[in-house]
Amino acid sequence: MFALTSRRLRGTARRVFGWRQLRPAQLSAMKAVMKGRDVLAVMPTGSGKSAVYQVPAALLGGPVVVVSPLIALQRDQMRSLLESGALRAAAINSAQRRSDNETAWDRISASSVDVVFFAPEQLAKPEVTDRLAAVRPRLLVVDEAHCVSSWGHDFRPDYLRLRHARERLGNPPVLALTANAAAPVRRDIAERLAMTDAVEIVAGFDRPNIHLDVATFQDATAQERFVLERAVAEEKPGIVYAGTRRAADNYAEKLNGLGVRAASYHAGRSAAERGDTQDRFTSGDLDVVVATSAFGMGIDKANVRFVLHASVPGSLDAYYQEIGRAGRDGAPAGAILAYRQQDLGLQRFFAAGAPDADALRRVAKRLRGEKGSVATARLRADCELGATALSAVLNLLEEAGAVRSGREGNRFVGAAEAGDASADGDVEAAVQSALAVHATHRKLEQSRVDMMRGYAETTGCRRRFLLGYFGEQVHTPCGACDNCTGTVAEPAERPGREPAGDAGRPYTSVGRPRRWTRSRKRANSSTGAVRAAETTAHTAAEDHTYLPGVRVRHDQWGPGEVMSEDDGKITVLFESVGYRTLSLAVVTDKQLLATLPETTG
DNA sequence: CGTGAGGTGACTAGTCACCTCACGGTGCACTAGT
Repeated sequence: MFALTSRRLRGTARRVFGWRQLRPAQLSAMKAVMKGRDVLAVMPTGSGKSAVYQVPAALLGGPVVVVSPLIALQRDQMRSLLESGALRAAAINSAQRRSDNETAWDRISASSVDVVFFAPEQLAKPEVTDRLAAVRPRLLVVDEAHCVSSWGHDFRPDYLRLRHARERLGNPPVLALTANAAAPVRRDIAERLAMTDAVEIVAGFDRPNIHLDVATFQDATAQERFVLERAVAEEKPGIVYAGTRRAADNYAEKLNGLGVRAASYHAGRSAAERGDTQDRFTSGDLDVVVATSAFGMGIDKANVRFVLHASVPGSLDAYYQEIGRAGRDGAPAGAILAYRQQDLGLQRFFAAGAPDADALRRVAKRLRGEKGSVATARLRADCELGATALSAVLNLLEEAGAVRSGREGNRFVGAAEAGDASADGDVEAAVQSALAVHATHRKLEQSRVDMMRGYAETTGCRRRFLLGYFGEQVHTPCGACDNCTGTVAEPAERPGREPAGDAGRPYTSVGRPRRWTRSRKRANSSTGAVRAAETTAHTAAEDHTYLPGVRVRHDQWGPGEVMSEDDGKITVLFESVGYRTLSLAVVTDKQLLATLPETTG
């Protein structure tokens, strides 16, 4: 039966799309999709993520709903589907004329569309999901699924409400796709989308052709000079990432003065300017784009030779995402970070936002005063909140267990533990729990900044640090970072031990156990990761007590999970406080961590 | 949290030291006005 599915998928890929073969990770993901399973696929860019839903879309006999974060991205995908003629696609969004949206709806209702694109904000509207539910979508695809975790908590809260949309669509299976998601991000995605018993497919994270470099500065002027010099000297084309719009404009101007064809790209530029810059970069008209984090998603340019960070980003997730835009052609490329400790301040500031306590209180009060449910539109009007602000508030109240959202609307359920059972007491208890939930998110965000700092300041192999963060263990130095190649004072080398049968690879990695899925075996068997844990001696964790994946408990910080081991230190992701790096010697000596039995499901 | 713009006072005619304050990243959808 499996063989039959594989043959069908391969046949469709060849016949409909003209793809002569499918990669193992693609095929396993597609097979799981065809079986109606929830699937979380983490696959590098350029490995054909879109194919994972496109091939099934040709076979499922009903529309596939694709959630995509940017309208521009949706357009690109529509265009390429249109050009190939393989699938019938449509999109509904605010950038189209109303009449175009209606035409698209007509086609959807007439079952003459295979793939429909939406932003999460569209799916937050009941009128949209009701209309869509009538045609019984077969699959809900969440593209760039890391956005669920990175944007959903504050910036685009409707990402966290997609599971309600899923429910209203009749609970179709979910396929979450991303190029890059560390353990807490994967967990967040699975939880937020209410994925059950998900098949997780994680292809390897490493991009061995990208050389990792960090240059450290005390002085802002020296840092700027370095950025300009490197941007001039490096082989083109390249991307420079700046921390602010102003810095991006400033660098672009100075690079132009130095004879580099450069332009800046950020959200302060008009849509026309941004489109123009992107086109010129893609076509080779520009050597360098100097950008904020706005630039990159949907940029499919294979020959980017360097990604230079003029200022440190806020997390290794973001950093990895951004440097991943270099060297997609497989040829050597550079990831250079111009690091100054003070720059972390900006990222700490970004990670420090506080929720609107007053809005929380208004919404909690309104819901507490109602016996049944209150529709979201009604709530918006009564509490005088915009759609985004209300989504953010509802997310927090829901996560705090005080509010439940469903088909009929939103209902107050919480504050069961409130000592004071009065309405005011209930509302206040709900607000306080919601604020506590938010504080936990903040701590995680801040600890992600700390991990970024750890990368910038490590004296060990940077690739080991980076991949360890994503749950891949690297046992030998990579030989392709500044610390390994000795361009920095002390290359912290220690003898690596090559595991048997893997001499061809510069390192080995192990898929980390994932406790929120029971399909671990299947998932791991299809990863690019190499199983080597049993055969490879661990230099620091000789007793194997604190290997990555082990569940632990700290007296003060509560439960957590070991993420990585490096140089006599372990990094643990605690549920309440985020990442913490601890000295293994101290942990052992003071018995700081109790190990817990692993939980599944 | 860190930075830069702009103001103030000191002490002498324009420069310096110091202080306060505002600002800083991602996009969707929707509305009002040309």
